[in-house]
Amino acid sequence: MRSLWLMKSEPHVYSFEDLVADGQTHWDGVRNYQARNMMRDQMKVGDLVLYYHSNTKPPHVAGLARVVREGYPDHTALDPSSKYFDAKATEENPRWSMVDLAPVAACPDIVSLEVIKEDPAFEGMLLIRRGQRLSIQPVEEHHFRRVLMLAGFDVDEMMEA
DNA sequence: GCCAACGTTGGC
DNA sequence: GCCAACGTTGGC
Repeated sequence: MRSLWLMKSEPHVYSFEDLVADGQTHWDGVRNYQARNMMRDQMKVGDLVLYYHSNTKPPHVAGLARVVREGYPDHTALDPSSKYFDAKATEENPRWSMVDLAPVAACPDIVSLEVIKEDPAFEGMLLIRRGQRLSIQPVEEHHFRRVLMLAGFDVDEMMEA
């Protein structure tokens, strides 16, 4: 059973366009246990991901991506020269995990946070829950499909991707 | 730049 | 185990 996700990235750090240019990336630098646990334990190859641009105007879903490698150690935690270095991480217990992502398609139309907030169909979505800051979130299928629809995708075609 | 909401750290 | 202090997220 495939799961559906939303992952946040600040576009000035790493945008969906960057992902398209790179073809694939490892989602390093996550230093939150809840988010780590989802990558380590739940995300599977083939899971679809809404790629969300945070800290930009307006905040928005920019594209659709796919998990292409399941959870494995985030090596940046062991690298003293990395800004994600964690002194408590070791080879035996790397502490942090990451997955690999590849782009599926850029949204024909971006879907802004404002639109999501104003649409009653998104009631209950984690993204718009007060105080919710997780950079990786599970997304219910009806919410996921509606984002794809608002983005101008052929929903069924994308869900097959 | 502000600040609310959280998560983490570390002294006790 | 408590909780104050501090750091981060991320919309506004």
